[in-house]
Amino acid sequence: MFFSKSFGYALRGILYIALLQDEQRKIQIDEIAQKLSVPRHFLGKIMQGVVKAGLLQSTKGPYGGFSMNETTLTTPLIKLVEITDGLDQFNICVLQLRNCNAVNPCPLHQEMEGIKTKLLLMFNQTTIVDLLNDNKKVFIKSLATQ
Amino acid sequence: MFFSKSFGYALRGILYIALLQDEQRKIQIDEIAQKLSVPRHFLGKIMQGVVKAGLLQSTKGPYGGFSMNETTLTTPLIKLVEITDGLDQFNICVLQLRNCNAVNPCPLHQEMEGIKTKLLLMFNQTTIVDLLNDNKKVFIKSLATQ
DNA sequence: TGATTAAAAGACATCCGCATCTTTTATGGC
DNA sequence: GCCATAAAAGATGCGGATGTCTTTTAATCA
Ligand code: FES
Ligand code: FES
Repeated sequence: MFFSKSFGYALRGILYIALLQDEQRKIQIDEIAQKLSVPRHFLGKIMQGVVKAGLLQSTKGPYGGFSMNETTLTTPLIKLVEITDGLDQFNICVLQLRNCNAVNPCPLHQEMEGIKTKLLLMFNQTTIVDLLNDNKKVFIKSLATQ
Repeated sequence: MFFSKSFGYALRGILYIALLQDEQRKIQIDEIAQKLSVPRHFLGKIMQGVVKAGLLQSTKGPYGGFSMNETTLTTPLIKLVEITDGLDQFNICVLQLRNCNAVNPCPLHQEMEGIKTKLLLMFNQTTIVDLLNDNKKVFIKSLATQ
């Protein structure tokens, strides 16, 4: 609901990496894809975009893989939406009128705006670290599509 | 945002027909598509589905076209979503996990559920007639994509 | 019945999200 | 420098949403 598979896969990938980061090793795309039960090459593409946007670090070659950087944990979810889906979607009228704004609102504009605002507020305030909890083993397992 | 073009076009089509219904004539797809600035044949397909679902009436031949029936005005918007987009989307986990429910909730489940509930409540309670107002001329004009 | 009109139905075309596979580039160890 | 490893990058395929065009079916009127 609301967002693409790319967004869901990317978030789970980041969470998986964050949960294992204390092991002081790079996490490889093969491992992530397998543990999350997500298509490997497709996840590769997605993580590539996340790295390019600066949310994660990656290195090629032996012992290479993905790892967090100083910004990863404090990144708000809306930033990830921007990377995977873009933010244009938040300005589309539910009636598909050209302009969605309060000046020429469609009959549903105000109600939709209320819901949109609530969603945006939550995605602006919630960061990666907010989604992590102590029960890591269970949580990692639960990240798999299963 | 949230819904397909089909949903937006269908809703505008229905609203246009409803606004002109007092003229006691059938409204043709050509006129609707032109007034809404929406692709004619594509709108035809969409309206076909709306008729098949029983939300509107249509007749072929001279003086034929689309018209309301006794259920049109009191139809809740969620019914139209069901016709154009389906309701499956409301059961998809934002992390793309297989099952979205309170038993095995993902870290975002509860927050998403709150927003989803608000949206569903609004779409269940709002009917076509709720979207019509007195300023018809302005409103009809505003239905065009423009 | 025959002509006209307008929706229904179906055949295509296009684009994008999703996915797979292959080739290239960068890194580390020897 | 050479080899092995792993991400980056590119080519290709599939399916569904979107959009166009043509053919068929049904209704009205003369
Ligand atoms: S104008 Fe339609 S949702 Fe904003
Ligand atoms: S379990 Fe993820 S949104 Fe419900």
